Amino acid sequence: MVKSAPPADDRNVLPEERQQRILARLRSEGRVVAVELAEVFEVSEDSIRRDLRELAARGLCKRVYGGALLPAVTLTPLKQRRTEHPLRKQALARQAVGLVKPGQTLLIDAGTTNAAIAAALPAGSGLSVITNAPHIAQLLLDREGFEVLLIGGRISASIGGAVGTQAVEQVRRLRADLCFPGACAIDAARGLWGFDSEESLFKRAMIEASDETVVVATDDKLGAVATYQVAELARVQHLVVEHSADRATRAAFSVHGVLVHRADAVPG
Amino acid sequence: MVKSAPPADDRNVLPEERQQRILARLRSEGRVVAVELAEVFEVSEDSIRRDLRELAARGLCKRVYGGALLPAVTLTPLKQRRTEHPLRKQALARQAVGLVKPGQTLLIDAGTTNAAIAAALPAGSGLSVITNAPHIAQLLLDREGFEVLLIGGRISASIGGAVGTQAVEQVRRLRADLCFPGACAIDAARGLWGFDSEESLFKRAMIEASDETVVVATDDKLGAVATYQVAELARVQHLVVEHSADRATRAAFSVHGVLVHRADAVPG
DNA sequence: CATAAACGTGCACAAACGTGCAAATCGGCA
DNA sequence: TGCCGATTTGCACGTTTGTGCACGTTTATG
Repeated sequence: MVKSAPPADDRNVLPEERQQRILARLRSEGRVVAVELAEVFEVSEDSIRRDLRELAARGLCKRVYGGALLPAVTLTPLKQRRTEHPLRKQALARQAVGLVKPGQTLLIDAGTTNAAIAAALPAGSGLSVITNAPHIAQLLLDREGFEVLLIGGRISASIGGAVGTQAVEQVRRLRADLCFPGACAIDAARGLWGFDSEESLFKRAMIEASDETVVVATDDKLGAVATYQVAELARVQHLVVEHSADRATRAAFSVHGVLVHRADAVPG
Repeated sequence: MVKSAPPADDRNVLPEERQQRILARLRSEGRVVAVELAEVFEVSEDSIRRDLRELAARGLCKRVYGGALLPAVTLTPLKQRRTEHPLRKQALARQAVGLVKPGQTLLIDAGTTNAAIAAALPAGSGLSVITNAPHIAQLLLDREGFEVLLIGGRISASIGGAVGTQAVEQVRRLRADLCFPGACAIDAARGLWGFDSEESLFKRAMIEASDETVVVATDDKLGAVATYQVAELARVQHLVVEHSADRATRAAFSVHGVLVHRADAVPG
């Protein structure tokens, strides 16, 4: 028996590990209470509060009296997120657009990175774009020269697009050449993951409706794992990463048969 | 066993969480009663009143004797009056928004006038908005405080929204309190008309899915007739016209049982 | 006008909080 | 092995926040 046993229990875990587990609890239950966490992890409330402070500082939770809740950022400023890393996303988008051939039908998920891709698509190349995000649809309508098909359904404000059953049903009746599911987390061994249950189901439907899948991921998504699995890595043909992406990480995906495309460096 | 109880219950919740749930109840039921809340959350009425006071201070509810209601549907706040949009459409929109009651479900067609209406809607009044226009959906998502349902389908660039068979099918499965079909032309004797075949079919479906219909028309639409009929005038309950609309024209609609609402004069 | 319910305010108390500090643990490095 | 710095942790301190109660006032209703 290994003496440094895998932490099946919640007692005696490393500080960082504890924070991850707190985050997992928060994501699954929607809230955490400081006193309860102190009891579960067998540490003082002070340590729990320190953890919550750090998580809140990274924007991963919202501190409230008595514990923490899911950040309001999850359900608020989508408008803000659009202007987060413009240059990095543009560099990624330019690389991703290189995979698109004239006349193809694309399935584009909601998300800021995907909006950058839509903005970088060449107009007048006979492209058909199917999307569940009103923002992306509007962007393409304004640019003209695209055939746009909108996926309807109830819209999640935090996601910025339709992801419910109705949306999945519509995608099932479609067929695309290429799809761009927004990545929440992608790992060479464990595949593609999402933070939300319905969102992940929708991404899976997208992938199943497309011949090829392109995952475009900023650095923070690489090697991360979220709560809900979207697909095995075998379903992903292309991965577009930033210039700054670790060489070893890129190799890890390559050996699984994924074509890794590296974006140009950004001046910043 | 259930020592660290998940928030399935309404008892033993964090203060801030409780406020969120009160707000959720308010949005779904349109009103909350202080005594009932005190019982449900197992706190004193004093705490409930404090919660309601804070929510009211943030403009999220309206305090009344015995509890709270959704904030009144007020006209557009000053800041929106300063946008660069045409003043005439804003005046129309402000008048149209006066017909909306808290908690209602609205069906809003594509079009610039309707976009002005969406921009003038009060946030946080528990309104559900169904629209076929990505632009309007995006606008409401950015403003927050709305439930948004998107009608999908192939998008016509000239119309700015989905109007095909698929869109009509989705509308048929819905039910709304109020609908705002964009008017191409409206005539007291011949009813509501549109320029495009599919667009007109979609507008008709909207009207059939709604309890009441509000037509908002700029002066140039009044007394005009287009190619495709959308509906008889009997299906239209409200007509919002500009301040400058002819008195005789307004009377012509009134005698057909249509409630005519005249917008305020614009300074221009 | 009478009455009960709902309300606001001030107050006391406990729980939760932040901060500073000392003890404990761990990983390098001579 | 022994020392040093960094990190983590628990404790003590004073402070803030939420809560319920008592009291007097306002509001709705018959």
